[in-house]
Amino acid sequence: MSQPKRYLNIVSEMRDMIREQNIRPGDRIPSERELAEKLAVGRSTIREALRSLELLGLIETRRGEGTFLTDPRKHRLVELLATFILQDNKTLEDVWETMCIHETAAIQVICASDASKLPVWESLRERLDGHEFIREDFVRELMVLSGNRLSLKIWFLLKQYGGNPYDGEVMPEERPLLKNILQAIEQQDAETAIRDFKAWSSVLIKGENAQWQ
Amino acid sequence: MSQPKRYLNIVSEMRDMIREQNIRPGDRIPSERELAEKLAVGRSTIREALRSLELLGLIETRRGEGTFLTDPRKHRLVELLATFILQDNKTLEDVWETMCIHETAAIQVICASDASKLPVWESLRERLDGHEFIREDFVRELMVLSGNRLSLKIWFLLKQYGGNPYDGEVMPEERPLLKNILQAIEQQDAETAIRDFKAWSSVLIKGENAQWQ
DNA sequence: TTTTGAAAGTGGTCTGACCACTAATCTTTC
DNA sequence: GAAAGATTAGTGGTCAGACCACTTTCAAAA
Repeated sequence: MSQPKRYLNIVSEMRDMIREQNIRPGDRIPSERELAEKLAVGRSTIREALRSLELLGLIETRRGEGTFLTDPRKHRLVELLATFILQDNKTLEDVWETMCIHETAAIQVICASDASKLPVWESLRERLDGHEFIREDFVRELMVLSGNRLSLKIWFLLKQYGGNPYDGEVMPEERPLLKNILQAIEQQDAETAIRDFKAWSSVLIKGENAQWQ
Repeated sequence: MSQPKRYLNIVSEMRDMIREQNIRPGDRIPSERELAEKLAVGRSTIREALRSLELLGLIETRRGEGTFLTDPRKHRLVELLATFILQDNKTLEDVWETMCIHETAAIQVICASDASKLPVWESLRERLDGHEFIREDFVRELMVLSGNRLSLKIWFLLKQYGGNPYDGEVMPEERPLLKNILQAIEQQDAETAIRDFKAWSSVLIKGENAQWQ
């Protein structure tokens, strides 16, 4: 390509502009006509760049109002990545195993960090005893507290695709196991926490929890 | 939105057209002017749809020649989202940490399986002594041998996004560490293998390997 | 036969013009 | 003065036409 595509430059320049001017999600970005003048290109070129970003879910356009930056949590990352990562007939085992990889890594990180001393564990214990405590909340809390947002995103994606093994409420029979996990985390005993966690999740994954449901 | 976006319809209609006419990767699709006439819309509308598909890597346009369907395996969604989502340093750390999560999990699985007895380790050791052995080959071999294709795929994508920490050749100084890892794997000593692996990779990630390069 | 170059066709870009819609402003009315 | 309505400016959505840069094709010239 002797001359690089103009609209690709626009995409990069807009990314820089968003960063420099500290435009936050939900904020309005300059109008197409303004951008065209500022970047010294035709409006149609601006539009080609914008439509690409819109299809990616990075921006949102509203006729009569303007163009807005999308909340990063609403990006189509999940759906689009899914079409790439999970395009082949992936066995569910791989999905679950990969989820487990991220979950145990999260526990490992938490046990090795100050997060193990947070009061959140005590409150989790209390919520556990209450009714209507969803299994997924427990695991998600672990993923969030590990502090790795990317890992969390991947975990969400896998959960969405692979069918959520943590669907449903925590049954009374599960509580002792979960409390053991919490205790081990507070004691920064990663080995025990992971062992108990795997024991709990493997029952859920193998569907041996019919008795609980 | 009272009226749905036109260019989104174009995207769907083109997908249908591609399927109906059995257009395969590498084939040429009708010109912009033809599409505009056939779908009864302006050429600029066609272009907005095409640019979206091009940015996703679904089609490839060559000035003077035409527009062509691309190999599905060459999609570039990943790099794009990366430039928007993974801009700050924190996320870059997350990428490396997440890569490490998958790598150590791979070692763990290998040590616990029959893969630890494969002759591939001996051949790896030999290639290690030869010249021009790329670091990435070593890690990729681990990922492949773990047998989790999904984890492997995620690892590939992360490597692509976050800048490859395993770029470059293995330096003579690194060989003892790598051989230790191999030996530990063959002895199914996951703990030692992971510890040595983390020692090796952390040096690479922190850029403390300037001495080696 | 080989070479050349003109022509046709393609994507790349710009301009200007409408349309549909929204939100702010102004005007009218009570 | 306040509320309701009408106006207006600004926005994205779309179209038509015009060039440009480039590639391929093919007929004319050597």
